[in-house]
Amino acid sequence: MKKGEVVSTSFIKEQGLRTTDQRKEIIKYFFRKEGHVSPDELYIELRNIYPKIGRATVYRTLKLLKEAGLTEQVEFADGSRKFERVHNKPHHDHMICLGCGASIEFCNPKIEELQEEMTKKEGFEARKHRLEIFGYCRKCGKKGK
Amino acid sequence: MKKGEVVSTSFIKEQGLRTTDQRKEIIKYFFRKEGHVSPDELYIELRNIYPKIGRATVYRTLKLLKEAGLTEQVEFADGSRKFERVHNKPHHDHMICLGCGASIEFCNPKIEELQEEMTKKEGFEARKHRLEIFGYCRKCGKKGK
DNA sequence: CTTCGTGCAAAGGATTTGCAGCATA
DNA sequence: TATGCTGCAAATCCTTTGCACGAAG
Repeated sequence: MKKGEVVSTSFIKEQGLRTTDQRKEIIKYFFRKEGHVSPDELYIELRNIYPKIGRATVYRTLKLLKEAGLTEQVEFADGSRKFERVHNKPHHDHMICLGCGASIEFCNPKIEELQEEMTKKEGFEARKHRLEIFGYCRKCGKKGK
Repeated sequence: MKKGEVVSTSFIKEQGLRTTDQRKEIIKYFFRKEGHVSPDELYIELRNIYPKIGRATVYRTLKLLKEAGLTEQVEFADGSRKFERVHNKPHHDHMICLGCGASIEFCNPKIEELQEEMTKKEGFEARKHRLEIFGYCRKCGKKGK
């Protein structure tokens, strides 16, 4: 792997796991994607580069990433589950376009604050949260309906 | 069905569908539940009353409810999907306890407002949203970890 | 060399579908 | 009576597992 392309393969070694070509490629392709990726999408795409790669390996590697806290699983309106890169931002929420599937990230500290207020009132100890707004993005909104 | 127990079976007729015993019972049991229900949980429970009821019928009826906008599908931390009654409240969000699975509903108009602000700024036309806070409720927080 | 990771295929779990018989309108 | 709905079982879809071989440390 060239310098500057250093994606998060380091966690593999850190956990005493083996650095294989498959893992490197899966991780590379996963992080190259902007939005949400389904295991199968990733598998199909990787098969072009590694025709012999197995679906199971993709699943297994994504599981590793999840356990390492580098990805999250997100459910969609249609019931499908995809993976999404975990950013270093303290929190990031989503607007998801029902037209083109684009996902716009945003972060609003005031909303975070209000959430904290709500949980305190309930005696609820928050660990993480997820806010998704579904609708139509600028582009799709124009055509929309 | 007795008066006062009138749950939302009316939508069946309204859609030109047939009012069957199974549908009535499934809907009755579904709305009797407070929190989230998985299709299978509902099926198991109903089997006590209607030993001959089929899993498929439960799935089919829940699908009808979903199409009618009376339920929503929610994904959980463990990846399981459950159904949840749609209330008349304009919006309601959730705190979900990772300990006991309890889900506490809340509604904060200020958060709604801020969301609207965010979407406007993006030129995003919001249709619906979902906010889930995961953590530990009052009870579980004490024992927690 | 000694494991661990892979690909394959088979197994699993959840949900859907095809079909013949039965119930509702 | 004419469809629509049901229960069953088979089919699907997505994901995980068991196993023997090949690769990393």
